Amino acid sequence: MTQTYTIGELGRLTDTKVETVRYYERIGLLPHPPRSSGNYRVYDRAHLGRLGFIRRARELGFSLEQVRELLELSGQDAQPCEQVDELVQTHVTDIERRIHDLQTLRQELTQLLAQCQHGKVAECRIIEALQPHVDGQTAA
Amino acid sequence: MTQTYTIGELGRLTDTKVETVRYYERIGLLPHPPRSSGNYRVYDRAHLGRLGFIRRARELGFSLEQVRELLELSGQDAQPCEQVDELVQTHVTDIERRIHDLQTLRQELTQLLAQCQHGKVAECRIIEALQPHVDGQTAA
DNA sequence: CTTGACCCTGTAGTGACTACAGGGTGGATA
DNA sequence: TATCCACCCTGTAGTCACTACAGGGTCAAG
Ligand SMILES: [Zn+2]
Ligand SMILES: [Zn+2]
Ligand SMILES: [Zn+2]
Ligand SMILES: [Zn+2]
Repeated sequence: MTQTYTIGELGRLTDTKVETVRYYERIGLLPHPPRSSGNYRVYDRAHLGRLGFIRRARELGFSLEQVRELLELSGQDAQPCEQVDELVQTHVTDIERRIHDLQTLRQELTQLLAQCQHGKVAECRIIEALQPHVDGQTAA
Repeated sequence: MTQTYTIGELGRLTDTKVETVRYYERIGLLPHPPRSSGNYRVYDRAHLGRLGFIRRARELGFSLEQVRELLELSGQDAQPCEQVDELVQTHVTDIERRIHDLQTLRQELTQLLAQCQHGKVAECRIIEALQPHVDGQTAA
């Protein structure tokens, strides 16, 4: 009637390594499930749903702390979703900052690559850009 | 004549925490410097240059393993800079992949935010998108 | 001679897993 | 029934690049 799953089945259904499922339990993201006579974890559909939630949130780049909050909020059906939106907006802003940082980096690196004349290492613009500025100060 | 630095001075000059300098030494990125009578590390301009190189490379997003290779390559003045370029190109490709992934993420999240009607959590599109698909399967 | 800024070593914590080692369980097969 | 093998269990340690102590020692100024 009420379907149950072993940890391996749960893992297969949510694309999660068994070790990761146990890790989520250890840090309190998943509840301790009941155990079988042989001490195996016995999961039900509620566990499956919760783990699915966690994994989708992770795929969307939320941290486990944020996942924890989202799980908490998702239980408060009758509350306005303001806090959810706020959390997501924060995450989007963070992602945008990271995109920006990476684009800056990419720009710098491609410029260096473009300046390289493909000669000896001694003249390579890339190595040069990493070397300390040797201007002045040879003697104190 | 030949200027020396304490670890703290080196840190200040390269914007590196003292612990981080020691860490670099521990993992073999920086050589063990000579010690003073009081067992203090005594650095010279070569150390300063090397640490500067490491820090600039880190700012450009290279991993410590890549930094290690870059340091190695930078010593081979007479060799062609092919391997340097290759390493940098690999890094750029990696950055581009990360940018792409983040842009996809951003797209997904902003779409969810746009769909939210700001009602109760129970109807929130974001929470919905994270919940498991409840289609069918209510009974086996 | 005491203060306080600096230095030393060694260990443990971060995030989010992942990878064992060393065992126990459960169902199918010979 | 014995044996096999896939699966499960716990506990610990490794990853990356630091960072943060705790518990001391050193050194120059006042
Ligand atoms: Zn080149
Ligand atoms: Zn080059
Ligand atoms: Zn809303
Ligand atoms: Zn909403």
